Amino acid sequence: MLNLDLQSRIPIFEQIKAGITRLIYLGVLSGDEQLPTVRALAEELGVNPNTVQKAYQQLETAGFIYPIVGRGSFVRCNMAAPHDQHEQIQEDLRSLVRRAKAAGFPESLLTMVVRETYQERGEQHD
Amino acid sequence: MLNLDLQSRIPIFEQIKAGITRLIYLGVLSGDEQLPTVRALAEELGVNPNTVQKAYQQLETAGFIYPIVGRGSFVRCNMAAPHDQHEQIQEDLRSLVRRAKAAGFPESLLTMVVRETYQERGEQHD
DNA sequence: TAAGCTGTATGATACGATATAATACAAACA
DNA sequence: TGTTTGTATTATATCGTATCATACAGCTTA
Repeated sequence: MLNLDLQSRIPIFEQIKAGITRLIYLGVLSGDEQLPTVRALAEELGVNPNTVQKAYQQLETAGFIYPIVGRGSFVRCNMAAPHDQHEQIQEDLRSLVRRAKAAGFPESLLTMVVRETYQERGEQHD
Repeated sequence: MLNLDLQSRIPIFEQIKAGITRLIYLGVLSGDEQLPTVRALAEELGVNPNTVQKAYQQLETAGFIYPIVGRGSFVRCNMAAPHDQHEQIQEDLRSLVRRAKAAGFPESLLTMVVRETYQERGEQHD
């Protein structure tokens, strides 16, 4: 379902968060669709259940999913609609990153610009 | 010279690296121009000299600067030329990030796409 | 009702990265 | 000669991440 990079400096729970978010945005996960169980996903990914739970908890806080004790976790309806805009943005971003890389831009600088720009006017989302 | 976010999850030495890199790309630092001393920058930023040295060392490995013992650290000539392309890319990226943010894209997803795309064909730079 | 699943919570532990502190040394320079 | 430079080393502290083990309450189903 998701593919992790265990060697990456980016925390596993962050990768899970981003992965789930992406699946939602791409429409792979629809509204009210059930996500893998905390334990199930943990086993599938080969990580600790607590790690998955941390990701799920933050996804809930961010409003992407909602949990039902004894049932499972589900995708929030209003988040599920896969806007065309989103795919377009992802494609634009990929294209831009490739251009930047070709121009010799270091990845760290790209990340820095993304972070700075995103946080220009206070925080939002995760 | 640089402004750090000590609360950020991004390591200080990474922020220094990205900051110096940016100054080089923007043309603020020209070829063969001397950088602040390891100790001087450390004091200015209020961090440990070892932290600055770690950043400088990685910048040297990446080919952005070169050191001379007893003299100081300097900007590599071939890196100094501030291509118009670079400013354009930065501006494009900023614009795209603002668009993504407005569309509700979480920052972590943007970062993920940047990372994935950048590393598509093996590594380069830092 | 009983069993098994769910999310949730907690405490202990381990590990690595980061950052600091305190030195030390060789090279360059005034 | 004395100061400044980059560089290196060792020790220490801290924090985030992740694991392991365990437990509890709510839901579902047999």
